[in-house]
Amino acid sequence: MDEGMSGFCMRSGSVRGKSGSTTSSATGTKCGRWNPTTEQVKLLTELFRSGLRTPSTDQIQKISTQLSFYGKIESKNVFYWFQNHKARERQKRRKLSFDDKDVVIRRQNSFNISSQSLADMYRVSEPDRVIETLQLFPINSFGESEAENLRLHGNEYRDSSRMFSCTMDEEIEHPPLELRLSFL
Amino acid sequence: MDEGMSGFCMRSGSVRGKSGSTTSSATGTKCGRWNPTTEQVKLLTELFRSGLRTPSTDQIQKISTQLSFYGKIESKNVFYWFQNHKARERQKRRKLSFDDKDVVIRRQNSFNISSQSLADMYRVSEPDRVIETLQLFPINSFGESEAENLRLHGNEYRDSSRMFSCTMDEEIEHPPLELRLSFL
DNA sequence: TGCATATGAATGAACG
DNA sequence: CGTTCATTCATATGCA
Repeated sequence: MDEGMSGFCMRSGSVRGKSGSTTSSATGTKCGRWNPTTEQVKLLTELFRSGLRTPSTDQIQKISTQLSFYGKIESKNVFYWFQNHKARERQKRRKLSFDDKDVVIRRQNSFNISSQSLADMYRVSEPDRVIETLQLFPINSFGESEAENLRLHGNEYRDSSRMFSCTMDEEIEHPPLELRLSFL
Repeated sequence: MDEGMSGFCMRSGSVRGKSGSTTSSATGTKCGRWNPTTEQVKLLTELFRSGLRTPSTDQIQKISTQLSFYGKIESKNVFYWFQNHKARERQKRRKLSFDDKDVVIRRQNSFNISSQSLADMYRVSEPDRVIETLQLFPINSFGESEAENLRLHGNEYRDSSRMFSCTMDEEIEHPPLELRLSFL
């Protein structure tokens, strides 16, 4: 399919069981995917925590350039990182909600304890406004981060039963980083 | 891990129990989103490489019908495939492919992509002619060969050079396909 | 050593 | 059409 990408991670055509690929030949084709350094991750995380969710092309460029100081990195890595990070946060949240519902539905256990401890990890501190130094970002690119999914999908094709996306900013507990993100 | 319960088989009509278990049948049928077989991808890619970018409804229909030979597929899948493939090829150029390694030097003129190609990128004019050509492609045994010929008939010619991507380049090396695009 | 999990990468689907 | 979302695939990593 797409010729793109650095190496050649064949995305097996599946069908006939995707089992095919797995294991065995760890030979030759090594996809050598980007492996972020701790500094890079810290920076990216900080940016994310600060409210950046969908960096613009320019921002991606700049971030990438900056991060390249800490190690090899490409713009697409930054792009994917934010894409994944955002998606997974959403996913986790959804999963949690689901779990709650699941518990209720199954009535398995009359009280849902775990939700508390888990909620702790993702504790919603508050609308935690972005760090000062980040204000250099173009305002418009921030817009969506706050109220991004209030949309409802009602489509001709796929009627996805996405459930409630009663989201909003929930911030991961912010560690006292010394990072200054002013380079952007 | 993720339970596969997320995929719903919402095909108009019957809805199987969501239990699904996502087991792929012999034909690789799987509830949820379309998962193209390698043959399907090969054909689609070949068509794309041949210059087809925005197939008409008719063409989509035909392509879909043909591809259904290799596995479950719907017209919309073909439609989406072309849209995505086209969009991503561009996106790759415009966003993810910048390599910030040693491209510190921004020569404005030297590497300036011809305004020509840029104009092409944003051109929204007439649909591809290639389709016509492909349609008329006879069911000869000659088959595959170089689709370069076809390209000549098409107008979509904007295979501009890569920007700064150095590390992650691949080539549209046309594999010895035995594809027959004749069905169109 | 083998599985479980985290995450980079890719892509089908869909929105605006 | 450009973007964004959701899901999946593949691999690196951690753990028992």
